[in-house]
Amino acid sequence: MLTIGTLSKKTGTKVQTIRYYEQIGLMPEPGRTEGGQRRYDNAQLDRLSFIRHSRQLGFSLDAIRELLDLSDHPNHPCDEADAIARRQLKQVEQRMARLKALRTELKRMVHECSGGRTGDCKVLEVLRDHSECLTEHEEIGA
Amino acid sequence: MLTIGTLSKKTGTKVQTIRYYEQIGLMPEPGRTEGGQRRYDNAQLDRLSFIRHSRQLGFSLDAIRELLDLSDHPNHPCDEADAIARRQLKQVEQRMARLKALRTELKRMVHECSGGRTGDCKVLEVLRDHSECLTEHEEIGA
DNA sequence: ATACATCCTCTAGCCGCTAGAGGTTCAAGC
DNA sequence: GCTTGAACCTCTAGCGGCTAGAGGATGTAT
Repeated sequence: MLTIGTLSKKTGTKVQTIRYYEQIGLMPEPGRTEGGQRRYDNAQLDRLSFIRHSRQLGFSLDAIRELLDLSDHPNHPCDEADAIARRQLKQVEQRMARLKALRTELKRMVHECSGGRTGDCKVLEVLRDHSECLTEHEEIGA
Repeated sequence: MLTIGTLSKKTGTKVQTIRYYEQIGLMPEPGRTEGGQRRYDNAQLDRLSFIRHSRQLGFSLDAIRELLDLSDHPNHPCDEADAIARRQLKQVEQRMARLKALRTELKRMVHECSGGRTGDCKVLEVLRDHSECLTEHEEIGA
Protein backbone atom coordinates (compact mmCIF):
# COMPACT_ATOMS: atom_id res chain seq x y z
CA MET A 1 0.00 0.00 0.00
CA LEU A 2 1.33 3.34 -1.07
CA THR A 3 0.74 6.76 0.45
CA ILE A 4 -0.07 9.57 -1.92
CA GLY A 5 3.42 10.97 -1.35
CA THR A 6 5.08 7.73 -2.41
CA LEU A 7 2.85 7.48 -5.46
CA SER A 8 3.77 11.05 -6.23
CA LYS A 9 7.49 10.26 -6.17
CA LYS A 10 7.16 7.04 -8.13
CA THR A 11 5.26 8.67 -10.97
CA GLY A 12 6.68 12.18 -10.87
CA THR A 13 3.20 13.59 -10.33
CA LYS A 14 2.56 16.28 -7.74
CA VAL A 15 0.36 15.27 -4.83
CA GLN A 16 -2.10 18.00 -5.67
CA THR A 17 -2.33 16.76 -9.21
CA ILE A 18 -3.15 13.23 -8.08
CA ARG A 19 -5.98 14.56 -5.96
CA TYR A 20 -7.09 16.64 -8.92
CA TYR A 21 -7.20 13.54 -11.14
CA GLU A 22 -9.35 11.85 -8.54
CA GLN A 23 -11.64 14.84 -8.37
CA ILE A 24 -12.29 14.83 -12.10
CA GLY A 25 -12.77 11.06 -12.10
CA LEU A 26 -9.63 10.14 -13.99
CA MET A 27 -8.24 8.25 -11.01
CA PRO A 28 -10.57 6.09 -8.92
CA GLU A 29 -11.24 6.89 -5.28
CA PRO A 30 -8.60 4.96 -3.38
CA GLY A 31 -8.99 3.19 -0.05
CA ARG A 32 -8.47 5.17 3.10
CA THR A 33 -6.89 4.58 6.48
CA GLU A 34 -9.02 4.92 9.59
CA GLY A 35 -7.74 8.45 9.88
CA GLY A 36 -8.84 9.22 6.32
CA GLN A 37 -5.55 9.16 4.42
CA ARG A 38 -5.42 7.73 0.90
CA ARG A 39 -3.72 4.39 0.27
CA TYR A 40 -2.98 3.16 -3.24
CA ASP A 41 -2.25 -0.26 -4.73
CA ASN A 42 -0.25 -1.30 -7.75
CA ALA A 43 -3.17 -1.15 -10.16
CA GLN A 44 -3.55 2.49 -9.30
CA LEU A 45 0.17 3.04 -9.71
CA ASP A 46 -0.07 1.56 -13.20
CA ARG A 47 -3.04 3.70 -14.04
CA LEU A 48 -1.33 6.87 -12.95
CA SER A 49 1.80 5.94 -14.89
CA PHE A 50 -0.35 5.46 -17.96
CA ILE A 51 -1.90 8.88 -17.44
CA ARG A 52 1.41 10.58 -16.92
CA HIS A 53 3.02 8.97 -19.88
CA SER A 54 0.10 9.93 -22.07
CA ARG A 55 0.31 13.50 -20.84
CA GLN A 56 3.99 13.57 -21.72
CA LEU A 57 3.04 12.56 -25.24
CA GLY A 58 0.65 15.49 -25.28
CA PHE A 59 -2.72 13.73 -25.02
CA SER A 60 -5.51 15.74 -23.44
CA LEU A 61 -7.14 14.47 -20.29
CA ASP A 62 -10.25 13.71 -22.32
CA ALA A 63 -8.31 11.63 -24.80
CA ILE A 64 -6.64 9.84 -21.92
CA ARG A 65 -10.01 9.06 -20.44
CA GLU A 66 -10.94 7.34 -23.69
CA LEU A 67 -7.66 5.49 -23.89
CA LEU A 68 -8.08 4.24 -20.34
CA ASP A 69 -11.56 3.00 -21.12
CA LEU A 70 -10.22 1.13 -24.12
CA SER A 71 -7.39 -0.27 -22.10
CA ASP A 72 -9.92 -1.61 -19.60
CA HIS A 73 -11.64 -3.69 -22.31
CA PRO A 74 -8.95 -5.85 -23.89
CA ASN A 75 -11.34 -7.61 -26.25
CA HIS A 76 -12.57 -4.60 -28.14
CA PRO A 77 -11.05 -3.89 -31.53
CA CYS A 78 -8.32 -1.34 -31.17
CA ASP A 79 -9.18 0.92 -34.11
CA GLU A 80 -10.33 3.55 -31.71
CA ALA A 81 -7.12 3.73 -29.74
CA ASP A 82 -5.33 3.91 -33.03
CA ALA A 83 -7.57 6.73 -34.20
CA ILE A 84 -6.93 8.72 -31.05
CA ALA A 85 -3.19 8.35 -31.50
CA ARG A 86 -3.42 9.36 -35.16
CA ARG A 87 -5.43 12.41 -34.20
CA GLN A 88 -2.77 13.34 -31.71
CA LEU A 89 -0.06 12.83 -34.29
CA LYS A 90 -1.89 15.11 -36.67
CA GLN A 91 -2.20 17.80 -34.03
CA VAL A 92 1.48 17.59 -33.27
CA GLU A 93 2.31 17.94 -36.94
CA GLN A 94 0.07 20.95 -37.31
CA ARG A 95 1.61 22.61 -34.32
CA MET A 96 5.07 21.93 -35.71
CA ALA A 97 4.19 23.51 -39.04
CA ARG A 98 2.89 26.57 -37.26
CA LEU A 99 5.95 26.90 -35.10
CA LYS A 100 8.19 26.55 -38.13
CA ALA A 101 6.55 29.57 -39.76
CA LEU A 102 6.87 31.54 -36.54
CA ARG A 103 10.51 30.64 -36.24
CA THR A 104 11.23 31.94 -39.71
CA GLU A 105 9.54 35.23 -38.95
CA LEU A 106 11.22 35.64 -35.59
CA LYS A 107 14.64 34.83 -37.01
CA ARG A 108 14.20 37.42 -39.69
CA MET A 109 13.15 40.03 -37.15
CA VAL A 110 16.09 39.35 -34.91
CA HIS A 111 18.61 39.25 -37.74
CA GLU A 112 17.55 42.55 -39.16
CA CYS A 113 17.78 44.41 -35.89
CA SER A 114 21.02 46.32 -35.99
CA GLY A 115 21.09 47.48 -32.39
CA GLY A 116 20.12 51.13 -32.63
CA ARG A 117 17.28 53.01 -30.97
CA THR A 118 13.85 51.57 -30.41
CA GLY A 119 12.58 54.21 -32.84
CA ASP A 120 14.00 52.30 -35.77
CA CYS A 121 14.17 48.85 -34.26
CA LYS A 122 13.29 46.26 -36.84
CA VAL A 123 11.68 44.00 -34.26
CA LEU A 124 9.18 46.63 -33.21
CA GLU A 125 8.65 47.74 -36.77
CA VAL A 126 7.65 44.27 -37.89
CA LEU A 127 5.26 43.94 -34.98
CA ARG A 128 3.74 47.27 -35.90
CA ASP A 129 3.27 46.36 -39.53
CA HIS A 130 2.10 42.94 -40.46
CA SER A 131 2.64 43.60 -44.17
CA GLU A 132 6.37 43.13 -43.54
CA CYS A 133 5.74 39.48 -42.81
CA LEU A 134 6.30 36.77 -45.35
CA THR A 135 3.59 34.48 -44.07
CA GLU A 136 0.10 34.90 -42.87
CA HIS A 137 -0.24 33.54 -39.37
CA GLU A 138 -3.84 34.09 -38.67
CA GLU A 139 -4.77 31.79 -35.88
CA ILE A 140 -3.56 32.49 -32.42
CA GLY A 141 -2.79 29.65 -30.08
CA ALA A 142 -3.21 26.15 -31.51
CA MET B 1 -13.98 57.43 -34.24
CA LEU B 2 -14.47 53.70 -34.20
CA THR B 3 -16.95 51.65 -32.23
CA ILE B 4 -15.65 48.57 -30.49
CA GLY B 5 -17.37 46.44 -33.12
CA THR B 6 -15.58 48.15 -35.97
CA LEU B 7 -12.26 47.89 -34.16
CA SER B 8 -13.03 44.23 -33.63
CA LYS B 9 -13.55 43.64 -37.35
CA LYS B 10 -10.53 45.68 -38.43
CA THR B 11 -8.17 43.77 -36.16
CA GLY B 12 -9.81 40.38 -36.06
CA THR B 13 -10.11 40.59 -32.29
CA LYS B 14 -13.30 39.62 -30.52
CA VAL B 15 -15.14 42.40 -28.77
CA GLN B 16 -14.86 40.59 -25.45
CA THR B 17 -11.13 40.28 -25.91
CA ILE B 18 -10.74 44.01 -26.51
CA ARG B 19 -12.57 44.72 -23.27
CA TYR B 20 -10.39 42.13 -21.58
CA TYR B 21 -7.25 43.88 -22.81
CA GLU B 22 -8.57 47.11 -21.39
CA GLN B 23 -9.33 45.46 -18.09
CA ILE B 24 -5.79 44.16 -17.67
CA GLY B 25 -4.33 47.50 -18.74
CA LEU B 26 -2.94 46.42 -22.08
CA MET B 27 -5.25 48.76 -23.95
CA PRO B 28 -5.89 52.25 -22.55
CA GLU B 29 -9.35 53.28 -21.46
CA PRO B 30 -10.93 54.80 -24.55
CA GLY B 31 -13.24 57.79 -24.72
CA ARG B 32 -16.94 57.20 -24.27
CA THR B 33 -20.11 58.56 -25.79
CA GLU B 34 -22.64 60.27 -23.56
CA GLY B 35 -24.42 56.96 -23.33
CA GLY B 36 -21.26 55.23 -22.17
CA GLN B 37 -20.16 53.38 -25.31
CA ARG B 38 -16.47 53.11 -26.15
CA ARG B 39 -15.05 55.10 -29.06
CA TYR B 40 -11.54 54.45 -30.41
CA ASP B 41 -9.11 56.48 -32.50
CA ASN B 42 -6.39 55.43 -34.90
CA ALA B 43 -3.66 55.32 -32.27
CA GLN B 44 -5.68 52.70 -30.44
CA LEU B 45 -6.26 50.80 -33.65
CA ASP B 46 -2.50 50.70 -34.20
CA ARG B 47 -1.90 49.57 -30.66
CA LEU B 48 -4.39 46.74 -30.92
CA SER B 49 -2.92 45.67 -34.25
CA PHE B 50 0.49 45.54 -32.62
CA ILE B 51 -0.88 43.42 -29.81
CA ARG B 52 -2.65 41.02 -32.16
CA HIS B 53 0.30 40.63 -34.42
CA SER B 54 2.56 39.94 -31.46
CA ARG B 55 0.11 37.35 -30.18
CA GLN B 56 0.14 35.67 -33.56
CA LEU B 57 3.89 35.40 -33.24
CA GLY B 58 3.38 33.73 -29.89
CA PHE B 59 4.45 36.49 -27.50
CA SER B 60 2.85 36.40 -24.07
CA LEU B 61 0.76 39.34 -22.94
CA ASP B 62 3.51 40.23 -20.47
CA ALA B 63 6.11 40.28 -23.20
CA ILE B 64 3.78 42.40 -25.31
CA ARG B 65 3.41 44.83 -22.45
CA GLU B 66 7.17 45.26 -22.42
CA LEU B 67 7.35 45.60 -26.18
CA LEU B 68 4.65 48.26 -26.14
CA ASP B 69 6.52 50.20 -23.46
CA LEU B 70 9.65 50.07 -25.57
CA SER B 71 7.74 51.10 -28.63
CA ASP B 72 6.47 54.14 -26.73
CA HIS B 73 10.01 55.38 -26.10
CA PRO B 74 11.69 55.66 -29.50
CA ASN B 75 14.97 57.00 -28.11
CA HIS B 76 15.86 54.08 -25.89
CA PRO B 77 18.38 51.57 -27.16
CA CYS B 78 16.58 48.62 -28.65
CA ASP B 79 18.63 45.82 -27.07
CA GLU B 80 15.73 44.98 -24.87
CA ALA B 81 13.22 44.53 -27.66
CA ASP B 82 15.80 42.43 -29.38
CA ALA B 83 16.29 40.33 -26.26
CA ILE B 84 12.57 39.70 -25.92
CA ALA B 85 12.37 38.55 -29.51
CA ARG B 86 15.38 36.29 -29.08
CA ARG B 87 13.84 34.80 -25.96
CA GLN B 88 10.69 34.10 -27.93
CA LEU B 89 12.70 32.56 -30.75
CA LYS B 90 14.44 30.30 -28.27
CA GLN B 91 11.15 29.20 -26.78
CA VAL B 92 9.77 28.41 -30.19
CA GLU B 93 12.84 26.36 -31.01
CA GLN B 94 12.58 24.43 -27.76
CA ARG B 95 8.94 23.68 -28.37
CA MET B 96 9.73 22.51 -31.87
CA ALA B 97 12.41 20.14 -30.62
CA ARG B 98 9.99 18.72 -28.11
CA LEU B 99 7.28 18.24 -30.67
CA LYS B 100 9.70 16.55 -33.00
CA ALA B 101 10.48 13.92 -30.39
CA LEU B 102 6.80 13.43 -29.70
CA ARG B 103 6.07 13.03 -33.37
CA THR B 104 8.66 10.29 -33.67
CA GLU B 105 7.18 8.42 -30.75
CA LEU B 106 3.61 8.81 -31.94
CA LYS B 107 4.50 7.72 -35.45
CA ARG B 108 6.13 4.61 -34.12
CA MET B 109 3.12 3.79 -31.98
CA VAL B 110 0.72 4.21 -34.83
CA HIS B 111 2.82 2.25 -37.31
CA GLU B 112 3.21 -0.71 -35.04
CA CYS B 113 -0.47 -1.07 -34.33
CA SER B 114 -1.68 -3.88 -36.50
CA GLY B 115 -5.40 -3.47 -35.91
CA GLY B 116 -6.25 -6.32 -33.55
CA ARG B 117 -7.84 -6.23 -30.12
CA THR B 118 -7.15 -3.54 -27.55
CA GLY B 119 -5.57 -6.27 -25.43
CA ASP B 120 -2.52 -6.35 -27.65
CA CYS B 121 -2.76 -2.88 -29.16
CA LYS B 122 0.67 -1.41 -29.53
CA VAL B 123 -0.58 2.10 -28.86
CA LEU B 124 -1.94 1.19 -25.46
CA GLU B 125 1.05 -0.94 -24.69
CA VAL B 126 3.47 1.90 -25.26
CA LEU B 127 1.40 4.17 -23.09
CA ARG B 128 1.41 1.57 -20.38
CA ASP B 129 5.13 1.06 -20.49
CA HIS B 130 7.41 4.00 -20.89
CA SER B 131 10.46 1.79 -21.31
CA GLU B 132 9.31 1.06 -24.84
CA CYS B 133 9.99 4.66 -25.74
CA LEU B 134 13.15 5.75 -27.49
CA THR B 135 13.32 9.15 -25.90
CA GLU B 136 12.77 10.53 -22.48
CA HIS B 137 10.10 13.19 -22.59
CA GLU B 138 9.97 14.26 -19.01
CA GLU B 139 8.40 17.66 -18.98
CA ILE B 140 4.73 17.98 -19.61
CA GLY B 141 3.39 21.03 -21.34
CA ALA B 142 5.96 23.58 -22.53
C1' DA C 1 4.70 11.51 24.97
C1' DT C 2 6.41 14.32 21.62
C1' DA C 3 7.92 16.04 17.46
C1' DC C 4 7.30 16.89 12.86
C1' DA C 5 6.72 15.19 8.18
C1' DT C 6 3.08 14.15 5.72
C1' DC C 7 -1.55 14.03 5.09
C1' DC C 8 -6.45 16.21 4.80
C1' DT C 9 -10.09 19.75 2.77
C1' DC C 10 -11.17 23.96 0.87
C1' DT C 11 -10.61 28.04 -1.73
C1' DA C 12 -8.48 30.81 -5.05
C1' DG C 13 -5.23 31.72 -8.70
C1' DC C 14 -2.55 31.08 -13.20
C1' DC C 15 -3.11 32.32 -18.79
C1' DG C 16 -5.80 34.15 -22.36
C1' DC C 17 -9.60 34.35 -23.45
C1' DT C 18 -14.91 32.98 -24.26
C1' DA C 19 -19.84 32.71 -23.30
C1' DG C 20 -24.07 34.11 -21.50
C1' DA C 21 -27.55 36.77 -18.74
C1' DG C 22 -29.94 40.75 -18.46
C1' DG C 23 -30.21 45.38 -19.52
C1' DT C 24 -29.12 50.04 -22.35
C1' DT C 25 -27.85 52.90 -26.41
C1' DC C 26 -27.43 54.16 -31.13
C1' DA C 27 -28.63 54.87 -35.95
C1' DA C 28 -31.54 54.02 -39.77
C1' DG C 29 -36.05 53.92 -41.79
C1' DC C 30 -40.72 55.49 -41.77
C1' DG D 1 -40.46 61.95 -33.70
C1' DC D 2 -40.96 57.14 -33.05
C1' DT D 3 -39.97 52.44 -33.59
C1' DT D 4 -37.13 48.78 -34.40
C1' DG D 5 -33.25 45.89 -33.81
C1' DA D 6 -28.34 45.47 -33.99
C1' DA D 7 -24.82 46.58 -31.31
C1' DC D 8 -23.41 48.08 -27.07
C1' DC D 9 -22.94 47.82 -21.68
C1' DT D 10 -21.56 45.28 -16.99
C1' DC D 11 -21.09 41.31 -14.45
C1' DT D 12 -20.19 36.59 -13.49
C1' DA D 13 -18.60 32.12 -14.51
C1' DG D 14 -16.18 28.77 -17.23
C1' DC D 15 -12.42 26.42 -20.18
C1' DG D 16 -7.79 23.13 -19.46
C1' DG D 17 -4.62 21.44 -16.41
C1' DC D 18 -2.93 22.19 -12.92
C1' DT D 19 -0.59 24.93 -8.64
C1' DA D 20 -0.37 27.29 -4.17
C1' DG D 21 -1.57 28.28 0.37
C1' DA D 22 -4.35 28.37 4.72
C1' DG D 23 -5.46 25.93 8.59
C1' DG D 24 -5.91 21.75 10.71
C1' DA D 25 -5.56 16.31 11.39
C1' DT D 26 -2.85 11.98 11.08
C1' DG D 27 0.96 8.74 11.15
C1' DT D 28 5.42 7.17 12.56
C1' DA D 29 9.91 7.26 14.75
C1' DT D 30 12.11 8.14 18.87
